[in-house]
Amino acid sequence: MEPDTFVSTLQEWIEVSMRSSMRHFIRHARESGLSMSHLVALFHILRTGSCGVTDLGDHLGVTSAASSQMLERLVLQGLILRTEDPNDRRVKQITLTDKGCRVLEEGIHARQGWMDDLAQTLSDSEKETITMGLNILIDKIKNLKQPIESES
Amino acid sequence: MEPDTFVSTLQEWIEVSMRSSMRHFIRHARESGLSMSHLVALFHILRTGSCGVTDLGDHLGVTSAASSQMLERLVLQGLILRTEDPNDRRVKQITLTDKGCRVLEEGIHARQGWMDDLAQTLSDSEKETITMGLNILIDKIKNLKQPIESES
DNA sequence: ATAAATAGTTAAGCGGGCTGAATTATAAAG
DNA sequence: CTTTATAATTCAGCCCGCTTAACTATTTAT
Repeated sequence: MEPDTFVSTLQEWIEVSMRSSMRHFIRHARESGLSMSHLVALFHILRTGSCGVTDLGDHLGVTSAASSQMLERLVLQGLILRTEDPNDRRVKQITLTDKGCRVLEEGIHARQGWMDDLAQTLSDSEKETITMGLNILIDKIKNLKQPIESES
Repeated sequence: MEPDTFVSTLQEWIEVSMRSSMRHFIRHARESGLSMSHLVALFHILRTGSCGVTDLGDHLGVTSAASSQMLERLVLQGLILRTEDPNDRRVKQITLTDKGCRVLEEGIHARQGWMDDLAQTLSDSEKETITMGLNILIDKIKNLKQPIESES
């Protein structure tokens, strides 16, 4: 198979699917009164379960001062909890509140709507072909990401 | 096929691929001194070829004043051109300069790196399966998007 | 020809988000 | 015990992006 065909198809799909996802997601964010930075932060907290202030700042590419200030706003909005780490009382453990979880779930759901619509236009055999292909991709990308994550 | 399997697989793929794309893309944006809004705007101009100030604002979900101000900065940075529409002298035609095109291409290229890495871990038959599936998706999503675009 | 609608710009004001520097509290190293 | 390093916070100051409102220029409708 032509070396370019695969990558360019993948690229086109990413472009078009990201556009769909982002549009709905951004709209939901605006309605919730959250900025993109807030959402990226909340997702990072969701994924890690719990993280420190400086960790989060590093992940977002900002100073710990900026991270601290943003977290303060998120605490005021009742989206996260900031508790002391009993092992090292210098660090704060950042976790999502129930409200924070709910907001994120709504965001994910908003992003999912067009996928349901898309699913309805597909036959079972088409779905099977696509699912098979995507599972390969998901599997491979996870193996690909390990070395990258540890490097950063 | 289970109704949920397809959508949840699709959802997982979108989540993981968006994360990869966004990470590289955002890093490139910061290095170029462009904000997300700038990039979204530039991509919209690239896609439409040429658009008006208010159009762009509507697409971004902001007022025409905000759009105008942002475009002013992009003009100062030499990324776009703002010329008068000869058919209706009230409207301005916004187009990308060569520099603007170049910056976007670099952004796309930054986003594409991990796809090349991914491609190298796949056999030809896997690539074929995936390409087939993605092409179905791309085809269907394009048909799906027409009514949504016209509705907004 | 006049009135109304439309496209874009400008200015004032608000809040977000960032940085660097100073501060406090805790932990680790000498 | 003292020094040094680390985690988080606070503050001042800056720029960005947004809104509303006022304004100019052009087009369309009556």
